[in-house]
Order: sequence, then C-alpha cells, then structure tokens
Amino acid sequence: MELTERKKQILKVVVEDYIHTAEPVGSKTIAAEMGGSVSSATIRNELADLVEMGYLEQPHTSAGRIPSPKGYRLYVNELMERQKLTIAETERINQALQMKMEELSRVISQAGRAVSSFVNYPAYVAAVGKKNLCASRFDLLSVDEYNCIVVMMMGDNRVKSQLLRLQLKVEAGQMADLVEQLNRHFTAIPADEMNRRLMEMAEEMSPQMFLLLSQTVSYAVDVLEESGRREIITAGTNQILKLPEFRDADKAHELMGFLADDKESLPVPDEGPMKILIGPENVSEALQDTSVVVASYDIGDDMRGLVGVVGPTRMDYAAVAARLTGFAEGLSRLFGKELPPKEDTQT
Amino acid sequence: MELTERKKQILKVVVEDYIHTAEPVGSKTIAAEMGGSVSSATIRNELADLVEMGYLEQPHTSAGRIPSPKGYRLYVNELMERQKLTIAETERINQALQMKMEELSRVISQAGRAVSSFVNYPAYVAAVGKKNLCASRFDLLSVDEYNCIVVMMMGDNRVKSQLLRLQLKVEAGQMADLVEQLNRHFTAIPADEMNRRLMEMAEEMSPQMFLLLSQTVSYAVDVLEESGRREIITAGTNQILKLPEFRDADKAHELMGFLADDKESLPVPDEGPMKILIGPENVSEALQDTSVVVASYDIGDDMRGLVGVVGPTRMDYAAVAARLTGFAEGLSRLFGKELPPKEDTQT
DNA sequence: GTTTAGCACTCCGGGAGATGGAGTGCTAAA
DNA sequence: TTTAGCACTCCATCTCCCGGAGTGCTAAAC
Repeated sequence: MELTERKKQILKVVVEDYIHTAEPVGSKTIAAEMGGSVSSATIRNELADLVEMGYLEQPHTSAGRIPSPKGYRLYVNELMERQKLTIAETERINQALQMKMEELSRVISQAGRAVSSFVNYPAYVAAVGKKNLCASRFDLLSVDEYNCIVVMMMGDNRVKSQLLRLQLKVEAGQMADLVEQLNRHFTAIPADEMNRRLMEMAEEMSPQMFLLLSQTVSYAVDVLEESGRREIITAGTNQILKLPEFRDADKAHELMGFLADDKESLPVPDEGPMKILIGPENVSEALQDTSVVVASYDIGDDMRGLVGVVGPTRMDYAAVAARLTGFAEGLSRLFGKELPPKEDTQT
Repeated sequence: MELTERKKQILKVVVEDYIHTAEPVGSKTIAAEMGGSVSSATIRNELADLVEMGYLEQPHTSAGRIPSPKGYRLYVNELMERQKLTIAETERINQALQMKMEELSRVISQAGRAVSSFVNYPAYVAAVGKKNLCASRFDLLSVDEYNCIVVMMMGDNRVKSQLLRLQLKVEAGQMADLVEQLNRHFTAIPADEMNRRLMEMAEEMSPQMFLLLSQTVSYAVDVLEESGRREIITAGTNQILKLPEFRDADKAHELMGFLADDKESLPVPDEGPMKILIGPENVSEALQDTSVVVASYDIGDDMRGLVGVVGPTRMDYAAVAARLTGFAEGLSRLFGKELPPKEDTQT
C-alpha cells in the first residue's frame, strides 16, 4: 500500500490533535480539521489503511485512532514543521540563563530547572567532562611547617586547590623540590597514569619525599577523576504528574524513580545537535512509554554539554525541539563567552 | 475531663496502628491489641471522650478514629518510645556515609539521598554556611603576563582558587605589591566590607593597580558570598507517591512542587538537636497536612548542618527520629573528623 | 460508678446494571 | 473513488443496591 500525500496529511492531523488532547481522534474531527474537502467516511477508509500500515493504533474497536511510535517517527522525520521561537521567548531563555559566575554544577542545574519550566516536562542536563584531563601546573604554598596549599591548574585552565595537612614536617627547600618533581613528572599525564609514575619514582627518592609526593598526587588524582566523571542532573520531574498518562501513581512513581536514580542511563546524543527517541526506541526499560528529546552544545575545546527533555510519547515535539535548540544555543554562548577567556570556571 | 493512663494507652494504640495501616482504627481492634483486658464497649466510651478532648478525630460517624494533630503531639511528647537503632542499622548508616573526599555539596546531597531511602520519605539536607566568613590569606601565582591564579584561603581553612585574566599587563614587582595589599587590607574582613575598603583605597594608588586589585577583590567577594548562602537540597521526593494520602495526583504535585521550588522555607531547627513539627504547626501553607522531623549536627566551629524528613502527619515518628539522629551523629563525625584536620573541604 | 452485652443505625466502598454518546465498519449508491 | 446511511461496538458514567465495619445508646451486670 502506498503512503499518499493525503494519508500523510491525515497522520499529521491525528498526531497534532492527539498531542494536545490526549484523546483518540475520530474521523469526523479530522474531516473538520482538514477543511471539509472530504467526508468523514473517506477519512475512515484512510484511517483503516494507516492502522494496517502501522502508523496508527486503535485502543479498541469503535474508538478513535492514536499514533503509534512508528507514526510519531514519521511525523518527526517528515511532517513536523520546524517551529521558530518568538523574539519574546528567545528573550526569556536568555534571561533565564543570565547568571553570575558560579560553580559550574550550579549553573547547569539552574539551566535544568529553567528548561523544565519552559517546556513543562521533566528535563535533564549534564556537562560531559573532559576525559583524560591532565594537570598542567602545580604549586605549593607553605602555610606552616605541617600545612601547605596545593594548587593545581588543569588542561582546561581550571584551577583547583586545597589545604593539605602534611604527614611530616617539611622545610622550604624540600617544598621547592617537591613542586619541581610534580611539575616535571606529573603534568600532561592522565590521572590513571599518575599512580604508575608514582610507583616508578618510589625507589629513586627518600621515603619522606615520597610520602609527601604521594599525598599530593593522590589529591590530584581525586580531582582529575572527579572532573572526568559526568554527572547528570534532573529537574522538574514532578511535571509528569500533570499529564493524564501519569495519573496512575505507580506509573509516575516508576518514572520518577528512574529519573532520580538511574539518570546516568538517560540518552546522550552521539553526534549531531539533536536527537529524538520515541517510546520503544529507548533502551531503558522505564522509558518504553516515553519519548526523549536531547540537544547538545559546545563548552570548551572538546567538551560538550547536553540538555534533554523526557515526556510522554505524545509530547509536543515541535515546540520542545525549538526550545531545546534555543537553550543549547544560549548555553553554548554562555560558556563560550564567559568561561574560557575571562570568568574561567571556578576552583 | 481527665486524661487517665488508660486513655493514653488507647491513644498510643490508635496512633501506632494508624501509622502503619493508614486506616481509621476501630474499637474492636484496639481492644484486641490491648490484650483483651477490657471490652470494645469500654473502649468506645473512652474513644468518645478522646474525641471530645480533641486528641482523636472521626472521618464520619460510624468510622474508626484517627489521631488529630493534637493527638500526634501528645504521642510525640509523652507516649512515643525512644527507638534504638540496631547495630546493623547503625552499620548501614555509617556505610552510606562512607565517601571519598568530594565537594561539600555533593557529600550533602548524597547524604540526603541516603536518608530518604532509609526512612522512605522525602528528605532534605543543608549545610548552613558560616555568615561573615573572611579571607585569611591571598596568593597570586603568575601564569603569563596577562593571566594569574588567585588563591584565597578562608577562615574555615577552605581554599578557593581561579585563573584570572587580567585586564592589563602586569609585572612581577606589581604582583608582589598586589599580594601585599590584599593580605594587608582585605583579610579578616567580611565580604560586604571589602567593597567599601576598596573604594577608600581608590585614591591612594595608581589606576592600574586599582584595576587589578578590584578584579581580585570582586572574585573574593563572590566566593565569600557564595559560601555564606545556605542551600537546601531535597531528595527522594517521589517517595510520597507510595503513600495513600498522596494518591491524588494534584496533592502529590503540590507537595513536590513545594519541595522542588520553595525548599528554602523548610523548617530549620532553631536550637536543640531535633525538632518535630506536626501538620498545622508548620508555617508553610503546603505543609499543613504533613509533618516534618529535622535534626541538626555540627560541622566546624560555628557551622551547623541539618537533615530533615517530610512525611504525612501519620509518619512513623519514632523510627524517623531514631534514624535521623543516627545520620546526624554520623555526619557530625564525618565532618568533625575528616574536614578540619586532614582532608579539609575542597577548593 | 464502671463495665459489658446487645442492638439499631449510619456510612462507606464496591459491584451490577442501565444508559447514552462517540466512533467504527460495511454496504450500496452516486 | 467518494459518500451517505445504518447497525453495531465499546467505553464512561450514573444509579442503585448491598454488605460490612463501626458506632452510640440503653439496660443489665459487676
């Protein structure tokens, strides 16, 4: 059977109507919405074909039709009109992203909340950390004979520091030596190599020096590993409670539990700026009845962030996609401008 | 009318039964639970008295009784037996708090999740930041002629640092001078005085120096203000969906919205280690039908943290109180041991 | 005076029909 | 190929009904 232009039009009407009403769409409604050029009987014939082809489903005989995942997929790929944001909306997005220099993670989570309240679905955000980040420079500032401050600059120009309580007394000369060793042997290598390097050096130096060195290195490893880890933050999970498909408390609980605990398995776009996953296209068990739209944006050189939205398969793809793009662009600009040159990420 | 010992016993049975079943408790059940020493008819007489006195309520004639807020209050104050945690539970709590040195906020939020999953209610946690925190030491590390690293140590021995892009070229001599100025004039004063001090110094120095100084100071102010702000984190809000009192999606949505957006207005214990607020004792509109149990613990010298739990008025106060105490002690130990002496809070 | 048995009464919750509306599928005609 | 017409299906809603749980009261027993 062929998918005629009219069939596509009908599918589009069904999808868009169902998105807004969450009720099966009947032939009469469709006929009216298509301008009355054809009768409802004709529509009915077409609908039967669309069901047979797998684009629509029927909850039961004598009910209207609802789109199947395959139907949504076709809609998203071909039928959906790319929505433009109004100037006011763009304005609002940028305003929501207007924030002072703060901890990266806080900026991210605030963005998540903004996205969620914008699209009225749960949102998730993440900064995908740089893998294999290296230290680029070490400093030690003496506080007293048992305490010093480690300062470590990393490849992405972020700086981290901490007060270190030394396990033994240390003199100025040793300190300088230590810094020298650190900068010579422990810069420009990834965290997982640091421990190996440290072991190699064990024999060549005094036990005291080694102790101090290993204390510092272990701090460096911690920090680098922490920045490599990517953390996903969810926001606005309670939005789903407004949706008719989650009236059932158990269903809502399941999804919310997933969003709270298993967020690591939320989809990340592999390439391309945007990805849409519909119902069973998701791998996670808990997302089989939901759709996910996720956009990515650039942060630093080879770092990427992402903003995503989780909703029912009946989600307003066009609106969500447009807004998500707006946010991704805004965040890209925010990080592109503020982070590298002047207000670098904070310690 | 007098509140006899037997009335109290009956009240206790009603509260504890209702806590576990969420169903009105009938006279027969009570009689059975009290060992059959009195008949249900006697209990009925007593129940009528308790209703009249305001300790119990009746959803409608010919239904069992449920405790009123006043009833819960009496229960919490007098009747509740202080529960002891088993060794296994204490073990589990300490295990849940076993974490590597990480960002303070992350430790806190992880603790929140642990608490929530322990008691099966939403939890909230916060570190109440030190007000009027001051810088205790500044350092500047030159990177190149346009960039340097600011390192600031604070009164609580935490260290923060950041790469600073200078607005003009700077020489080694100036840098030393700058550090000297910073350490002389901007340590041991709170953030809100820094700007004033800066203004006073404007005239006494060259415009170039002033520019550099103000850049550094503004960083310091940002950091100090940020640490003073207290942030409350909620976890496990979806737990409420399991409770029969929140089967209604609207109710659940309202409370979850509150926990997500207005968490700042969640109660903080003013003094004493633990506080219990029952139903209308809460100020927040959204908490009128819920109870809050909150415990506090010490962090540093004059810093306090808190862990709290939000649940239905029918919450298992004894169990929650015991576990919360356990967590508070664990966190107290965690911070008391790890933070000040050795693994100080991270930059 | 307090406790208990007995009994009529109330109220809720849930199941069984009954009803009507929305929508379909099919047939036959245009 | 499209359309009008019609019988049919299925769901949602409403009402009604009934049983069970629990009460309040009264009168007798302790």
